[in-house]
Amino acid sequence: MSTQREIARRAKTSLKTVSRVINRDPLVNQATRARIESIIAELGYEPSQAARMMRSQKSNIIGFLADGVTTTTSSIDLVRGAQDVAWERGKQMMLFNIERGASSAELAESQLAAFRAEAVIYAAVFHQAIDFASSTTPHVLLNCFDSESRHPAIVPDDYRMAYDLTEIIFQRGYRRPAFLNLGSDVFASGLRARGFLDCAAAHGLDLAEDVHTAVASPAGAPPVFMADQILTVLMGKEAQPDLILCGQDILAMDVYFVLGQMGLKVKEDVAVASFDNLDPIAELLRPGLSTMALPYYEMGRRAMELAIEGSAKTDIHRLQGSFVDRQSF
Amino acid sequence: MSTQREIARRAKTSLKTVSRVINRDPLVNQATRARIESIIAELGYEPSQAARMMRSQKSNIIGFLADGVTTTTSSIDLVRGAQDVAWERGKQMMLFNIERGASSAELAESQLAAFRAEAVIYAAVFHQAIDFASSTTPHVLLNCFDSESRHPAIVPDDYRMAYDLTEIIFQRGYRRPAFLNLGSDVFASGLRARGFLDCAAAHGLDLAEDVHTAVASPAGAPPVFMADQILTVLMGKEAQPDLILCGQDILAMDVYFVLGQMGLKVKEDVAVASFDNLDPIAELLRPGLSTMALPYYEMGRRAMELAIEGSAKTDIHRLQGSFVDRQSF
DNA sequence: TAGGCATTGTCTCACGTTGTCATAACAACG
DNA sequence: CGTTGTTATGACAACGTGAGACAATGCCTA
Repeated sequence: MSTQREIARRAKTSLKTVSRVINRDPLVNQATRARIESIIAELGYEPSQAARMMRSQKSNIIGFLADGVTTTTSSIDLVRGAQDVAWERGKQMMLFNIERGASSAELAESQLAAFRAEAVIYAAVFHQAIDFASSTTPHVLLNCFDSESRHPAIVPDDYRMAYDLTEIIFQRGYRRPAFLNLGSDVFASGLRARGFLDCAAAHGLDLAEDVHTAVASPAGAPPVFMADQILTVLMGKEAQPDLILCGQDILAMDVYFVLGQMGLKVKEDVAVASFDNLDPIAELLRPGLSTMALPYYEMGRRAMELAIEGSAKTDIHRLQGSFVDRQSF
Repeated sequence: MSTQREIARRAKTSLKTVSRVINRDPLVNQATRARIESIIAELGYEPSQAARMMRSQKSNIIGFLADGVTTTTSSIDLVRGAQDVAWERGKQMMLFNIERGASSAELAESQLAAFRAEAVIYAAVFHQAIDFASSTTPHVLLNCFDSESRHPAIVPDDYRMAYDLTEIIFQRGYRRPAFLNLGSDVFASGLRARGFLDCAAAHGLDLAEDVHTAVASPAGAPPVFMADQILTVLMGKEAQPDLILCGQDILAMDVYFVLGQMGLKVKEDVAVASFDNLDPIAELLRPGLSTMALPYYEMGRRAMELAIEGSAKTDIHRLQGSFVDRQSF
């Protein structure tokens, strides 16, 4: 790749004039500008970011630490949202797949320090509380929050999403929903249980007995669904549930099959609702899964906006989900 | 962030000695080295990549242009594989989500030129032929290939994968498989049809009538599965197929539901096989989907290896899949 | 005492870019 | 005519790092 010096030589002009053309300084004669621009186009020249970073002491780089995120289909939208904003604002996003606590996390942080990243977004797979030490570069937490709130955080409003979804369920006439919740290691599960129960209480019902933990996450192993056992018990009762609310779409998928094996039809015999709107599963299930979409894309955007604008506040930003209505209840 | 000058000041030593410590020059006294290193640790100093890039005229950056890839769950492994290798070799990977032909593609290429990327990997969603102009920086094509082979390419060996999978199908005693293939816009579909037919021919069967296009990709819209219509016809015939081979796992998922609605049980009444091993669908389907896993992770790795090593050859590298046996046939 | 070696320092340059300041040519004005 | 302002251009330094050439210091050994 050539340099401004080379261009100046060819255009028989000074280095500075080339620089002016590139930086759109109006103080350049039309003819000179045209001449220089044609040489630039001819050479396919691009100004060196490295040199610009040196000179300006600004990197325009935002780091994105994805803690297992890109291996998990549900949250690629976090990355997409963040990248779209970075793009719009002329920033460069650097993505790292890491495992928290492992050496990959440290290495990524030092790489980002070496590039003089202006901010870092740390994204977790599941909504959770983490203990995140402060650092010289500002950090924004995504889909998680610092237990001592030293950093701004973007999380889904799980309480509200559960409340709203439950409200829709009641509005449609269901009265005996059972909630197959996520494991208690996921922070969202507690919030959702409260949202579910509060909404039920507002309708004069106590459903405390109807919340079940349906997902176990053994260390180092894939999560295990317990839909099978739970549904066997529930559907054997006299007062069968009329709707199964699932903590995530892949659990709902499992529920579809378990119900099928029991000879029960989704919606006709028992309705199903869920959280995630996971592409392509929610769409592909038959009947299509009516589910509360998590605002991952928007969360990614907001995180990047905060990272770029450098909010000094350490607020927790809770984003709303949106209900995607299909045919499962 | 501090500089080497600052460290030298604090350590009451010269700039040169600090530089020697950082660049592991052995000609430094143990005590001095320890003193300087402790100051480096204390300040959390990292040498500026920008300055290093300037000085060394090496960026250590490899670009990764993901043409819709990160929005598609099946091929995140391409990214993971590439990033793991970059990581291992001390390179920095820069990821861009682009749309080919759109301005995003041009912008990404100029960003990469600005960072003086040493090579660029271009990854496509589906195995396809594309017309890719040559450029100053070397490009490696991933999951696609240049119609004029000006660049090395990494693709899955679709012919072989189809042949091998069909062989397993015959070995297990199936004799009337029907192939619900991908659309003809996907290069893989032709290769797989040939692999399927060649293997059948080796077993003395002509199955040309049993290959069906089951996926339509209208421009700008999500793909449409035609499993419904095709299966209605096929299963109504006298000579019903004994196995449905699907072009991808999400099509297989659709097939599961269509069969269910017809009152047919997967494996008992009709077996199902597929390509992809898409997480988490293949695992979650009941019965678990036996499928030919595409070697995406390994492809990502190989692409990055080629990008780093700078192979001058423009070969097409075909990688083998591996059969994941579950319970669907 | 001289020579050898280990350690550290000084000085200089180069990488590509851009901000500051200076210079040149020329027009407008009193 | 001299002064001021405008437009166009150029010279130079500095960002942080790394490397070469070479000198200086101190300690050890012959």
